[in-house]
Amino acid sequence: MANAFIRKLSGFAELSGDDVAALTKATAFPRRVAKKTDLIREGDRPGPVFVMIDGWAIRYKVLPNGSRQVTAFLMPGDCCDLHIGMLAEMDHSIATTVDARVCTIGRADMDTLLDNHPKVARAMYIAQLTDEGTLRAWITSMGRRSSVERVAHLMCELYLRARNIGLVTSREFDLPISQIILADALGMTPVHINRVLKELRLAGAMLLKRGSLTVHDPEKLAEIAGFDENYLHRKMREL
Amino acid sequence: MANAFIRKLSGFAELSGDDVAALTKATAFPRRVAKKTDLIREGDRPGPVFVMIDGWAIRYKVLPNGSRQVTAFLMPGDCCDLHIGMLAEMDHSIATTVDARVCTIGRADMDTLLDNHPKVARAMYIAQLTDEGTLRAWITSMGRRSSVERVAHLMCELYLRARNIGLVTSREFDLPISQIILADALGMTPVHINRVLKELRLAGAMLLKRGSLTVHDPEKLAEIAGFDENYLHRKMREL
DNA sequence: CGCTGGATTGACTCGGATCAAGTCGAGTGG
DNA sequence: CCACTCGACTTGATCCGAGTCAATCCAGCG
Repeated sequence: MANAFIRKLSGFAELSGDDVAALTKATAFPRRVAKKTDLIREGDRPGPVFVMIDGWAIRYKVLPNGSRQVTAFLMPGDCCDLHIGMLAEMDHSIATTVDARVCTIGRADMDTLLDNHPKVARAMYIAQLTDEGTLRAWITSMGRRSSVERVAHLMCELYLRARNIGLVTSREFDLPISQIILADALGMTPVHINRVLKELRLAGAMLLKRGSLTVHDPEKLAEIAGFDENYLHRKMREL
Repeated sequence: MANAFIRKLSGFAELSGDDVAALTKATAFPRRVAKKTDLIREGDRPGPVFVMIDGWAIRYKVLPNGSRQVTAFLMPGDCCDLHIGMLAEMDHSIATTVDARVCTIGRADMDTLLDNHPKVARAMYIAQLTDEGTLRAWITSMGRRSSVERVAHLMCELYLRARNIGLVTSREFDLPISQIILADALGMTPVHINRVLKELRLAGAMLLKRGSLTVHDPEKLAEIAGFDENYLHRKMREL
């Protein structure tokens, strides 16, 4: 069975057996990383591209006053920016939230991969545009949605992304994200996140318990969120 | 005198005379666009890449309930995503805020440019990573900064970006952005934006009047904002 | 078995939204 | 050249969603 990275890219372009073989080779030797470990820190000089094979991570920034803002969730299959190596230094940090397995792909290998496998390159570029669309959707949530809508919107997104790579079984999937992280992601306090989760639970929409999310009523959740999945770019462009 | 696009890219990589000539050729024939005109709309199928030569534009999304969120300001020299053409449809709209001049670069021309001018390609990729860093800084502002800090932070960013392409004269530059747009950008109401601008004015930090911004005291403004310019990636990577 | 980090709930406060009433200024047409 | 208009800006009064503070509970784990 292909790993999450390959499953994800397959959703963005039709990969040949050869493409899949090259990707399998590039991600053959993941390393283990303990939970709450920084994969890279703000100010570091970027190294190779890395890919989450297993487990979750967050991108985050820390402000002078010590507060933290999470700007993205990386689930299995997600990777950092393709051209990260061109930067002099990182403008944010990335840390695992659980024990994880991560692959690194060196600059040279990545170039070879992109040059020899146009379908793979295409899929990766679409993945990157999707990440950018996700950032814009995030800003939209922060600026113009109420706290309930905001939480519901994020949960909708994570649910769909997890489903797209086959992580959801009977409306449930692993979501190793504490309420504290959620608060730092949505610009709220842990206390208020807790109340909102209770509200969504009582509405019969979803249930987040330690380490996993169950979406009892996807339609209701999407309606509460005002969710439009267009920014996830699952629709293919006919060439 | 080189146009804003070339001035901006020169800040990200050392372009040769040949590189500049190719860019000049590619952006030789801008077209005029009236103010408040959509350059592209959410749901549209993307066309060629386009570049702002003169004038300002905003990226924005509109929610089901009619409210609007601005997710980026495009100033002269800025462009849309390089790989926009791979998407089946746009996930946001882009509109001018003033009369502007805009260039389009067709897919084939763009490919030629990127293949034959690695320095240009490098500069464009760094520009794109900077745009992404800007989105993350934006999220951080929305989530974890007070309204005064938020406004100050945005003004700092715009001031620096404008200065980097030579638009600032004696701490002043054209900023054709209404308080309403500002409100939609920062997730606030126009009323509150107005009060915050007054506060920053009385603090002697800056003055925003119809169409232009004067930063009387850049240090003070940066201090209020808790501004760190690292995400604008002006520092070059020694190869 | 106690320690620690996360989850939960209640009481109180406050930043920014909302509502409402102007004012100002750039066009536009008579 | 002046009156009219419309969009943007300004200011005050009031309200409410979410933050803050403070206990308490709970589960996993060394």
